[in-house]
Amino acid sequence: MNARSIPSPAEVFPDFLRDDTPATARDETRCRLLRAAVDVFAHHGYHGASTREICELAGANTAAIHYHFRDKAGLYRELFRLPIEWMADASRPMTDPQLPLLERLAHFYRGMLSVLSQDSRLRQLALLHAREEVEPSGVLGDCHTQAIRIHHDRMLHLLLPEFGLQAADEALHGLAFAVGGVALVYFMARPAVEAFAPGLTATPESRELLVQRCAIYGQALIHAERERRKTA
Amino acid sequence: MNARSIPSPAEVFPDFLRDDTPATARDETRCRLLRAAVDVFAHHGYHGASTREICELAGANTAAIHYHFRDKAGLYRELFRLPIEWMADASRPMTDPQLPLLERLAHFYRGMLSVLSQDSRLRQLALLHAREEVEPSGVLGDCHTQAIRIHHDRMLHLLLPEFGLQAADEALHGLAFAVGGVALVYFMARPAVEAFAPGLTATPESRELLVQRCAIYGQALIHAERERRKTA
DNA sequence: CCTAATTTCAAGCAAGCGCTTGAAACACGC
DNA sequence: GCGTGTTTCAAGCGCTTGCTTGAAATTAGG
Repeated sequence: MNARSIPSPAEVFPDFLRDDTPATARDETRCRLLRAAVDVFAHHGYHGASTREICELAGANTAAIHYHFRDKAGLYRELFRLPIEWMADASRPMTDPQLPLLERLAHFYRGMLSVLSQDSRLRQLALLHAREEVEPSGVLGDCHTQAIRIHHDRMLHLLLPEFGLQAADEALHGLAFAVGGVALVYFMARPAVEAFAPGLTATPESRELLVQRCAIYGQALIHAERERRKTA
Repeated sequence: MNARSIPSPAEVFPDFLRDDTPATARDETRCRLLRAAVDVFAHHGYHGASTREICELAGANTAAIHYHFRDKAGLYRELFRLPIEWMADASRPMTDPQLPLLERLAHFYRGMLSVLSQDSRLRQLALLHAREEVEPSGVLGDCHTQAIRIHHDRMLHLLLPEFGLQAADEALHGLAFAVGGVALVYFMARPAVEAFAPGLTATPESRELLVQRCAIYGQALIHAERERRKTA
């Protein structure tokens, strides 16, 4: 919960995701394998991906996977092993209790949507997490739910003072899911979104407008839940 | 858009999903294969599932798949081929324009959540659609987005009169996604939901309470968007 | 009851899979 | 320059995959 306890991406960002790591380090077989693995796993899923395709893309021998990561599952697990907080880093500003509610919500949604919008390896890693949620490969435990847990906990942390609560009851969990769900659809149903309303997420400007609207919606949900508690 | 144009499940429900089809028809190899395929595909995904496991579960020979459906992809496609409206049938009452808004929203959410809650083959088929959205197998075209399209169109149909619009602009699409997203998380992130707040969807009673709260939330989103349009 | 069409079966093929092996290429301290 | 430990390589092993085959079993019509 303490924002300072979460290291910034600049400090600990995994080498294989950074494009500004020294070329010497980036060219190491292990690093090339990790980068290629993100691409191939994100494209075909765990079962659909083949180690041969990964190695071909990485320009490495198939034996390299088993030298560096023991096996295919070990390589896959390595993509999820490193602290997941990085992926939620873009939404860290929402934890600042000084900011007004609407602004904190905007930070929350901007964090979710910014990871998706950019065509980076980080986005593909986020998609991998989404896939694991819907279709667990089985080689991970339930560690992938930590990614959602972080967002969920931050949202609870934001909501609790709004309702004067010390601990979350079930309805508050439901509210947190609802607030997150407002933008989750852009994660989970991207093909549908781009098919029905491609303009929504096309440009950075339209995405920022979307963030602003989502923040208004989130605020409306909180107010509605407050009204519901008053009358109940 | 016309509710009457959508046949009811009782008329056209696919044989392989019904438990009350004549035993003679249900025991046919083709039907047993389809039923087994739903289970195995829903459990392992398209790539992770093997035709041998499907046939073993169906008590059929592996050649039966290729006699009845040509190949694995043909069997998979058959699960998605039949009219998808059935899956949205539970939420059809929301199309009744006579009902008050809150009630129509409740029908919408009840439809989404009821499919998930029951431990039926229909639920697994719904999960298959969700998987295709996040991790397209590649053997289908984009036909699986029709399932979401139906819900989306119905929601637009409900929203348009609320804003006095003839056609949906982009912000209205965004609102439709947001309204749907309030409950989408229970589809797409079931493991997380059950890990963080298992009581939310445990019993029919708690699910109905969830539906009621979602309806209130959806109404709040609509009111918020109306306010936003006024001031903008 | 024979015939012909339909459906099911055991067996196996070619291809791709994850993974292993033993040797070659490399890096580096002395 | 040599010896040692690390990393990469070509080749291929055993296995599972989706799919095929030709024959046996089953069904239906006259």
